[in-house]
Amino acid sequence: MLKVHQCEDVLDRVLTLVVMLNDDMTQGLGALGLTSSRAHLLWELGQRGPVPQRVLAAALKITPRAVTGLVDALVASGLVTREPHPSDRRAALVTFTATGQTLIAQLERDHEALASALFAPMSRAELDCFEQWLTDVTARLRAHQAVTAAAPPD
Amino acid sequence: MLKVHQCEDVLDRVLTLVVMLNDDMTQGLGALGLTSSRAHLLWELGQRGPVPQRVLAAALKITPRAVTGLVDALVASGLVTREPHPSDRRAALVTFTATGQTLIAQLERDHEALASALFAPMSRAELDCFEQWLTDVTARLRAHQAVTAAAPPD
DNA sequence: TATTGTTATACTCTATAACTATA
DNA sequence: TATAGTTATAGAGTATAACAATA
Repeated sequence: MLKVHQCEDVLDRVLTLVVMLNDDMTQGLGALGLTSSRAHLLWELGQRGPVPQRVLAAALKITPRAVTGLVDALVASGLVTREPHPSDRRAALVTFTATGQTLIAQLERDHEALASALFAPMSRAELDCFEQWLTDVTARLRAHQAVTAAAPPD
Repeated sequence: MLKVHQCEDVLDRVLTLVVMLNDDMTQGLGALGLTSSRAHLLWELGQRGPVPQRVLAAALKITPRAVTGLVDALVASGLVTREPHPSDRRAALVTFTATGQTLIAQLERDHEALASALFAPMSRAELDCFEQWLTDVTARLRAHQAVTAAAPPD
């Protein structure tokens, strides 16, 4: 059992890394003329192909109204279009333009490059150790959330 | 050397954990009636004691104007006050109220509780392994940032 | 009646620029 | 002249609520 201050040190180091990672990714997206939210939408679209906006709302965990705003901005940038849904005239299929295709391919290359830069040098032993840590911490975080949700704070 | 897809899997698992961690913290703050930005300001204030707003702007890496807005909101909530600076009549010292003191103490307890829940069960060996991983990845991220900043994307 | 996406409105966070009061 | 903090203005992201068109 680690002491509380040791645990807090670890948490703070993790949060520092999270901030660095976020800054790095945000800066990379900014160089491509994208905000985080718009890039996230494009990413989900890249995973799914043309989909109606409600699918993106669910994937991004935002309201349909917020999706409208993001898609409007991406249409204005020429990255996606709203195409008619073949069987549901209420819905629009958000679809990449050629420019959008090029950009999502770049995003995927950047994602690979970042992942490789960070993790390719890991040894098999390090990977095993880290994956164990990740599994343990994820499980503990889930348990912690269950506890705090059940016991309302004072 | 790990393969690219293995690296991407690790990155995605890390990012999933980051999202979970962020959701947990955001939810905890919401239960206390705080947004992330306001809580971050209170946290920095708790580390420093009464300080002028420019110190908070530097700590939070936001503009002085943005600090004005956050402090306005915290004053309206009765958590801080603007007190006159003893030697510089241009500046205001942002200072906790009694309510604010109580709240920052709660934030500190929550921080400890989260840190302990996540990391207290780690063994000495796991801690050593994880700290090595953290050091390595942080260094690689710094190197990666230096490279991408030097070579502008196509 | 339920669903898809919109218009209308509002709040939070952030930024730049111009300005006041003070140093 | 420089600094601390403000007003003014703007943009991005998000939310709820009311509504249109369609299912």
